[in-house]
Amino acid sequence: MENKRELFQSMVKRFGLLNKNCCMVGDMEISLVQSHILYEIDKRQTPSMQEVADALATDLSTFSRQIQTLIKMNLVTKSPSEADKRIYVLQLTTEGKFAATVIQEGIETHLDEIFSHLNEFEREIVLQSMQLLNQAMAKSTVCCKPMF
Amino acid sequence: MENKRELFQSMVKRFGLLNKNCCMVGDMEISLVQSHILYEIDKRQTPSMQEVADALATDLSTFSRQIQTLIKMNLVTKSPSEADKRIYVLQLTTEGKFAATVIQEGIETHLDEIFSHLNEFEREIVLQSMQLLNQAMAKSTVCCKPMF
DNA sequence: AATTAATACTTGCAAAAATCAAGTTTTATT
DNA sequence: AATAAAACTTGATTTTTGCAAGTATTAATT
Repeated sequence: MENKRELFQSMVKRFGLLNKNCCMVGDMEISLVQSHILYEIDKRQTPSMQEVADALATDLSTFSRQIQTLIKMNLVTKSPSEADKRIYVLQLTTEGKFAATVIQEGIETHLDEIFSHLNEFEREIVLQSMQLLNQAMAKSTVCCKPMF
Repeated sequence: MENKRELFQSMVKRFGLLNKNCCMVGDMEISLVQSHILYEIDKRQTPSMQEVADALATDLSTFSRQIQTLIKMNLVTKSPSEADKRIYVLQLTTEGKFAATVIQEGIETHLDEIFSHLNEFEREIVLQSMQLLNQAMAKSTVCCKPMF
């Protein structure tokens, strides 16, 4: 098999489907993008809007509105930065942190299930390979300029 | 590193970015979804609408309109099936086939560039790993029901 | 110190995409 | 024959997205 694109595409599609309907937390419906935003905020310590928008490669205007709805949902807070008044700093609420955790656990469970179809050796090698691949992508000139 | 989700997510995001602005063929702007449709039609022999819509996990009504614009762009033809008159059969026009090829080559070039940051051994192992992973996903119960 | 330029963000508008419900035509089932 | 199901289309609505323009604040330039 020499068709890399095919490999990538079906993997990406499958991961997307896995993510798709993952995001019911209690009685709250959380969309795919929203789950990504929660994830990125959780990963960082009080990031700015820009920071997260960049990480997600989303237009800031789009992101601004997405944050607005997350605030309405009581999952995120946005407070003006002390140091620089242009900047707003994002944080998860308790509810938001909870949601992020539930989603994270759900996805990890799914991924574990997938990896359970591999033996110990394969599992190891696949994980290492993905890291290698990510590093290679990070080095690439054609790939992913707007990423950290 | 034990965070599989992180690995997947950044890989998926990067591949998405790579795909994103890949799709100028001559003076024709081809969107990401459109390139996926061309790809799926190209891969199959005269598929039905359903077949491709399923492969892309898209709603048939959305897909119907997408095909309409591809027909207007002269990239795809849609002809009624002989066997079953409910079914329409899709095919790439010469222009569509050309576009699909150009896009495919562009993406393969990008992927090759990425893989060039790995040595021969790593390259081999990464490709094999991706195949393993795809197979594991295909076996999974949680992943990807609508995929063949 | 004053202007100019740049950064961080919001809002309006318009285009693209997705979803839901209803309708048509043809084939399968009972 | 009658009913149900499948494959598709269209209409109406909503969601998502991106661009352009605007505001407020900070940094750079002269």
